[in-house]
Amino acid sequence: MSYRLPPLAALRAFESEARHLSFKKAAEELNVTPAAVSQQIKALETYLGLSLFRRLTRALEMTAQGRAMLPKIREGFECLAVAIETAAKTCDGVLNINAPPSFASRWLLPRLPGFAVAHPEIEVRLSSSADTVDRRGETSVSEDEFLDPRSAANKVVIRYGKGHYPGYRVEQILAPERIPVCSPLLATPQRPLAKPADLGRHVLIHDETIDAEEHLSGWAQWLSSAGAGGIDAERGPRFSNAVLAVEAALNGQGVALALRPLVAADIAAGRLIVPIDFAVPSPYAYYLVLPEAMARRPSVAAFCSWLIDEIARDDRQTTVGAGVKADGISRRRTGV
Amino acid sequence: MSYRLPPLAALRAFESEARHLSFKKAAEELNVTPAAVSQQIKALETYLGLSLFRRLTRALEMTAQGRAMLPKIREGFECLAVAIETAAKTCDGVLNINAPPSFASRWLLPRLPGFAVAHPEIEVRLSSSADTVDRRGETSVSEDEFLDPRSAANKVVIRYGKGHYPGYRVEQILAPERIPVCSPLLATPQRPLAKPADLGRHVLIHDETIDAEEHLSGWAQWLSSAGAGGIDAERGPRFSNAVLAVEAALNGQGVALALRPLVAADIAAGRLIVPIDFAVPSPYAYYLVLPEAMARRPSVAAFCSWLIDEIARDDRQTTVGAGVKADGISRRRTGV
DNA sequence: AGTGACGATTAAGTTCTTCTAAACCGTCGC
DNA sequence: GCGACGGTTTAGAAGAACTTAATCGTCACT
Repeated sequence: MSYRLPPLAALRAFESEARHLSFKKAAEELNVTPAAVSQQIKALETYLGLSLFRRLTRALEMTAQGRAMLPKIREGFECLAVAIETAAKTCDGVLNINAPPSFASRWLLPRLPGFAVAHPEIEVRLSSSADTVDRRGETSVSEDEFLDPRSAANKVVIRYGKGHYPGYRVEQILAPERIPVCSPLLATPQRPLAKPADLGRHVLIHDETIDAEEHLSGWAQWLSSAGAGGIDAERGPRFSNAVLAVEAALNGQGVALALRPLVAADIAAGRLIVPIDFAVPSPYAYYLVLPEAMARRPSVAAFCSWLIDEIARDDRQTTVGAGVKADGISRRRTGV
Repeated sequence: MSYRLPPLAALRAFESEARHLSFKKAAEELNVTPAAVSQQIKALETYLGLSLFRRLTRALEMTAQGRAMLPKIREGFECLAVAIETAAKTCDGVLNINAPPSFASRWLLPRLPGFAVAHPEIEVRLSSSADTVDRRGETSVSEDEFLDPRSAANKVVIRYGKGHYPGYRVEQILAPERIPVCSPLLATPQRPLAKPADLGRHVLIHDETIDAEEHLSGWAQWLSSAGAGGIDAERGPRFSNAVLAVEAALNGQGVALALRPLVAADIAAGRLIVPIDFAVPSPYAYYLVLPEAMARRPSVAAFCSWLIDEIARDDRQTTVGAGVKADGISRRRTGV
């Protein structure tokens, strides 16, 4: 049947070009350079043995042949798009979300009711899988059984890593900083906690999720950035999970290094404080990962835009935090 | 509109696979390895976020989603194929053929009436352009103004070269040998012409078309292959065109080195003889070159199959020639 | 059961297509 | 005339696709 198809990429270029009657605009739409479009069109003309555009000085003009084939090409692409839509549509209704436990419980879960109110028609199923950075921080998400195509459903995953998930649509949603947090009761006149050096006399709580993936442990990094060189960064209790580390801090068991967005609510509520306002950026970030074709499903699109809005709202509130960070840097200087 | 299309190559693989329900057979149809198909399908499944085939042990089974999208995909490809057809159809009726002068006049022209009889509805226009080997024997045919897409017409060109014409459909039609030919009156008892060494006392006619493109001139090559080392290969008249060289030979002006198919008729008619039956293969061949989309136009297809049939008929007649060639090799041994 | 055949998959390496960058060309407007 | 603009061309770089070869899992045959 279709064992002899035209060069499809070139047809796509042709269609775009025909709409704009401009190589430059078509190139923009296709996210390539005009040179690339020019070559595609030329290849198509060679394939057909006839010219599709008459190159005038300022504008382009389609030839009769070009005009003749355009409608069927549009129809063809339309069919293909519909086909994709058809397949994806079979699994609408519920929305499966998978996220690392820390993000799920400390960030997403508290906000989900808001989404449910905005979209009562969508049934959300939230799951969380191991709270690890993707292996080496850059591998694909393909061994991720949650995204396994065999389970046909609308699905979205949130991952903490370097954002390299080939074949999927990837959107960075948070580039978190790490800040020290502890119970407001931890610091006492006897054991103050105001400058990095003070940490030497406090318990450091470790989150092994972060530590495992880097040459330098989280506290070692923070301490060296903060200029507190003399402190043993490795002592203290270790937890295999960020949630546990934060909870230990809430309990007054020491000072934990936490991703700011995951503890923002606790800080606002006064359950946690930031004893030393110095932040180090995390080498990883949170990414929203989903199959390309899912991006246009209504429930998925709704969730994605809701999520992005929520993040934006957070950012607006944390704009204060930017000032805090600058402050932190000056403290660092005095602290050294 | 179509700014977000699925991976089209993968869709094509899917369509083929769905028809055969086998990676192996689909791979054969697409002229790739099963591994390639497997990867394409997997990419499509990742894109969609759902699986298209259930991999059973011996057979494949389509999933509901796969079955759902198949008809529209077929329809889409069908549309695209029709679009191509539509454009190509605008220039039906006449058939433009372009060939090197030597091939056009000595091989094609005498046979064209046969084609006209078989296809009276097709109006043929034959032209010939410079009788040169394509630059360096391997460049593209794109600077060939005859194939320029700007002239919208059914067109086919025949070229003598190495068969490298990217973007076009290429079919080798003749891989000619070069043989010495001369007038039957040339050899006399005083100046015999039976073994390679005898050529030392005869005029060598040169065709510069061939010579220009090779490190060794045609006669130099032939003489060294035939084992006649002591003869000056460069003396004698030179012609810029194979037709002129052959005509000089017909006139009894000397011995020319000619492509066998171009002089076969003259030999059969006794106007030329092959004094020494030793042939060397030409490093180039005749190729039929045409735009991919033209291959399915009725008039073009008719001409191509007629041409191929004619060649095949020649070959059958020249099967005698193969024996002659073996004979030539034995003569070579005696000749040295 | 064990073994071999077969088809599908995976990983790694290579090839080849496709894109970009940078120069060029021709036309228009100033 | 000169610069701006859009399209084309070229070589080279980046990336995608394919191939090879090894592996897996199931079936058929002994």
